[in-house]
Amino acid sequence: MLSPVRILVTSALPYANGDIHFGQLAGAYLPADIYVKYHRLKGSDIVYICGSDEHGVPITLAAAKQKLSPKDIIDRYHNRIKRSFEEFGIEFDNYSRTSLPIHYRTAQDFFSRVYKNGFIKPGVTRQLYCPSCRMFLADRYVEGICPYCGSKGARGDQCEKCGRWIEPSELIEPRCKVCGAVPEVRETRHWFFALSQFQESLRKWLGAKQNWKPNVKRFCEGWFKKGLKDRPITRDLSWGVPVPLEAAKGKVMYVWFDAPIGYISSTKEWAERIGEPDRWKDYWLDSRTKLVHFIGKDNIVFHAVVWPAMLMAHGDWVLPTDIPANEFLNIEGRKFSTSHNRAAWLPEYLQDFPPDPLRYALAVNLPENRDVDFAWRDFHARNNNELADVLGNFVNRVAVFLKKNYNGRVPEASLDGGEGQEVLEAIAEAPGRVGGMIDSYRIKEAARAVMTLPALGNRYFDRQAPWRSFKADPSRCDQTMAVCTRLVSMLEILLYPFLPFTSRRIGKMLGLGKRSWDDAALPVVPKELKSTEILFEKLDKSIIEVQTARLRIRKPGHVRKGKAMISFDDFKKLELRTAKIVSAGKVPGTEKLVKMIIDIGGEERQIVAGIGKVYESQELAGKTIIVVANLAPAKIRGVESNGMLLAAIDGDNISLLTVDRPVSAGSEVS
RNA sequence: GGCGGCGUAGCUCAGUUGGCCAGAGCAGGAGAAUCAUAAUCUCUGUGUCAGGGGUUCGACUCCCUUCGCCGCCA
Repeated sequence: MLSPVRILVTSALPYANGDIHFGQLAGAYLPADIYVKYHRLKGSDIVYICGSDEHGVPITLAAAKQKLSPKDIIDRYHNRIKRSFEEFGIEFDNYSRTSLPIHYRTAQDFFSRVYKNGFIKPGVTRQLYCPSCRMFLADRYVEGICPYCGSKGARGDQCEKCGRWIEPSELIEPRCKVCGAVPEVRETRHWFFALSQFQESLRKWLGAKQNWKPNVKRFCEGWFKKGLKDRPITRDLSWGVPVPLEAAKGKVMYVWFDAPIGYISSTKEWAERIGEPDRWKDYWLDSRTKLVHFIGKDNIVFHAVVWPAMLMAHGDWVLPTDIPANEFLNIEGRKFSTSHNRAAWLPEYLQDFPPDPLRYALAVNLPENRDVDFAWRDFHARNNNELADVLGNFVNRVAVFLKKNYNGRVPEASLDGGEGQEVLEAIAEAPGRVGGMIDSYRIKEAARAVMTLPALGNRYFDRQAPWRSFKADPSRCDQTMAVCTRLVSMLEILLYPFLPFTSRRIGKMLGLGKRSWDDAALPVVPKELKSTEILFEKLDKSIIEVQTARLRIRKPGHVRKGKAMISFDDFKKLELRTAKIVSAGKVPGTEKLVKMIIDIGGEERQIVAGIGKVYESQELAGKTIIVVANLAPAKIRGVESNGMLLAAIDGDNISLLTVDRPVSAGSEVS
């Protein structure tokens, strides 16, 4: 294979409204990082680019709901995402963000150029407008009743209940999601990208991609069959890249248009950072560049159809060479769902475990050909059985054996003849073979192939039984250990793309300095070992249950499904007070209802609560509880109730809220 | 409803353009060894390759169909 002059690798820009989860890692980041690390060891001219995608309606909506600015939201998540990537060992050459001036300029120049080339045309559309917010409402800014299934709270783009796509104007009883006002239909002008004009060139271009994954090609064929339609690329929002046209004042680019341009602006930022501001052109303007986009399958259309069309419309720039799109990762047998918070999050993982076990568990089971399942049970087994027992133990037994019997020195021995031949041959051919796999995006196969080597080492070690030959046949023992050390030495290199942290630790033991991928075929061996250390801690079985249980817990920072966000003013309407239960007794003829006289500070009143199944009347008297004091009175089973007590309800298990330290009855709660 | 995908050992997954007895890891069973993180090594699978039909000398691999799951679109 003729190797390209330069390689430019991108991973999908993560959306800056949440943390990174395992599904994204497996889809777009880990495979790309492995590919890039391999090429860096190969000495390829390669640049790895990414950044946060910081525009779009979900961000403005989240901001409006939390009474924050979009900037607050994106700053928070940009930094979290960036940090967790770093800790996980994902090494971008540049991690940018689409809210930077350099991106605005790049995106606007791009737009202007495509406009000048005649591929952007205005058109009039009818959209919902909120008179009280005085703005046009993007689809997700509208909420109403789904016209198909009649469920409430359907968004303007999709109904969560029945999953159907909706036009905002179809919604019954539409409401502005920000202020609740009823929007009206107004006409507005938008600009459309002439995607339809590129159908034939795209089809030809894609048709020539012989080695692309069939799923990517088939997916695009489906789109061609239906015929590509022009797409609006402007929106009536204030958050986004302003459209550089006089006639489009106040409008911004649709996020899907500006986001991929982020690949270019991030490359520019990188070039500036390394002090060679024109360097980005070597990659984007030279047809000998191999441009590789790592994405998940949800992004196929944009990267394989829309984005190439944009690049064609612009004219100057290289088109994607490869788009190794991955399928989805499921978790414990079901789909990831960020909106339902059914996901395993990277920052949380990193609080509990080192990066490499996850890198390994994901790499060895990447969704390259189909959806694949991540299970904590599997993670646990991979860590203990494969990393710790096979790899870690092999390195450790070699190191310890040398320490004990050779005082840490590596014996010099002729490697010819002898039974080490099989091992030496495996070492010699592995780098080329594994490299070939990585180069053709068979990362999973490559990861498994590498892990075959320490297993081979264990077999060899066992057969040679150096603990016996050490006395009986020292020269043979010398040879065995020399061969084993050589294998460890090669592992430092071959492991690096997959397990960079482990690789570095092996590197510290060997102290051989920087080596290339090709050095692994005939790896040098040090005179002696520096430190030795255990590479992998075994994990207790209990982590399986603990981590699996986490899937069901809602984490802070994520919008709860269910009740809408309320303002502080809403909250202030509640009058919560502590109260002392003076006396309590069952409401006659009921099982659950308890009638209580409570003291809320100089005033006694009667309340009724449905806690009779869990609390005996006798134990209630004397307790300090929390009540809603200004709840309108109600009659329950004919008994008057002047307030409501607060309790945590966990199925049948009910627990009264009480105070942590003694306070006087009637104290305000806020 | 239309288009597309998936369904391979108990579990998680490989199976290149159809061709030697359908594979790997884990789990399970038996044994060996004891240098090593009680870590290793060896041996061990009668799986209707979802069901049915067809093409072919020959199909997990191609075609049709049924069932189950999923995605995109309407």
